[in-house]
Amino acid sequence: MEDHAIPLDAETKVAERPHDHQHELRLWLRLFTCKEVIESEVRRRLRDSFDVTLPRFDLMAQLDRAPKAMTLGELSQRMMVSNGNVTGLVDRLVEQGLVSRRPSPKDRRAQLVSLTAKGRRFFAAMARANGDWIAEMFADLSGDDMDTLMRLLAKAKISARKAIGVRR
Amino acid sequence: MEDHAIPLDAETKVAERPHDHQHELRLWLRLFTCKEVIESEVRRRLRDSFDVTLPRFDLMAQLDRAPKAMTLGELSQRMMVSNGNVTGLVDRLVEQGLVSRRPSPKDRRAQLVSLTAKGRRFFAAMARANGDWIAEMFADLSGDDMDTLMRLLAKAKISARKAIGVRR
DNA sequence: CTTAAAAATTTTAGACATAAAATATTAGGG
DNA sequence: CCCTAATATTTTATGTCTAAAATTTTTAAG
Repeated sequence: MEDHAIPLDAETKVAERPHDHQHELRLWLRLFTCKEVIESEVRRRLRDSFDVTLPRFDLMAQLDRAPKAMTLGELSQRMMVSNGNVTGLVDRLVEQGLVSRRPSPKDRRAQLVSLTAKGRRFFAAMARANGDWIAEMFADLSGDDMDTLMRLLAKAKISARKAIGVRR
Repeated sequence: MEDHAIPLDAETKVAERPHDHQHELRLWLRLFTCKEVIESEVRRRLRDSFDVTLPRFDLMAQLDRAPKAMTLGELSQRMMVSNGNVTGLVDRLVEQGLVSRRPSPKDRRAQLVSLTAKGRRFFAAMARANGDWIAEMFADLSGDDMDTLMRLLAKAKISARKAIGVRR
């Protein structure tokens, strides 16, 4: 493996120890921790208040947002998870009566998935609570803070995608 | 299902605009996506280059950082995961010959875990690659960008912890 | 010393996640 | 029409993760 050159021009702090990447590693750790703190609390509250897991909430959110019923494949794509994963999640949500499955009239390979009336009511309550929780978590950040965070996180995401390469 | 009551008395900010938290929700989504893009690529590279999973890497990182051998309980605390989780991870790492387990001489309930020589060499290689990868992902961010991100993420983390309450 | 509480770990049951193989159906080219 | 490739889903094998129960050992109280 050859040298990985970092733009040293601006950061003497990093320049002192080449090959070290302390700064970037700390940033990565902080990003991760920040996400973890928020996500684990959302998970806990979803479980305590609604007896539901985050993956199920996310799946229902996709269904609620969509204008029409979706196939398992579309769900899998939008949620960015594997097909097999969605199969199991939908199974469990159907058992709970929150989601319904029916064969597609156009394609006998496909299943159409949508929220039941109960599922729709249930999700509306969860979504409201979720919005309040997230706003509460970010309450100390000013509008400027949030704008700056949005911008820099977008920049980081683009930078990472570039590093990942052309795939996707 | 009855109402899910959120304590409004303490949260005037939320009370002012009921049910509209677009800005915060978008920020949360972006934070999540950003972390996901980076993490999934790190996972993929760890698997492709070293045939290792992220949890195993994390566990080895804890052992490498620590000056002495650790008990399973200490590992569990530092990794912030459950006891049962660590048991299984260590089992698999011992199978691979990367980690060793021995009974604690002081407490027959406890097991002392440490990296083997092979594990230490292996981890050093992974850690170097990991540092390079992370630096590569953040390559487009200037030093100022990284400093600002660090500061705002810290602020967000503190804000979230405050919202979570006194527990912990 | 004996007993009860605490601590460290393992086990169990359930959920989630992936990749890869298997199954079923559709669609297109000859 | 027939064969093949692509598509949609399920199944299988493995790994990660938690909460809660069970096990073993230590510690402290009486």
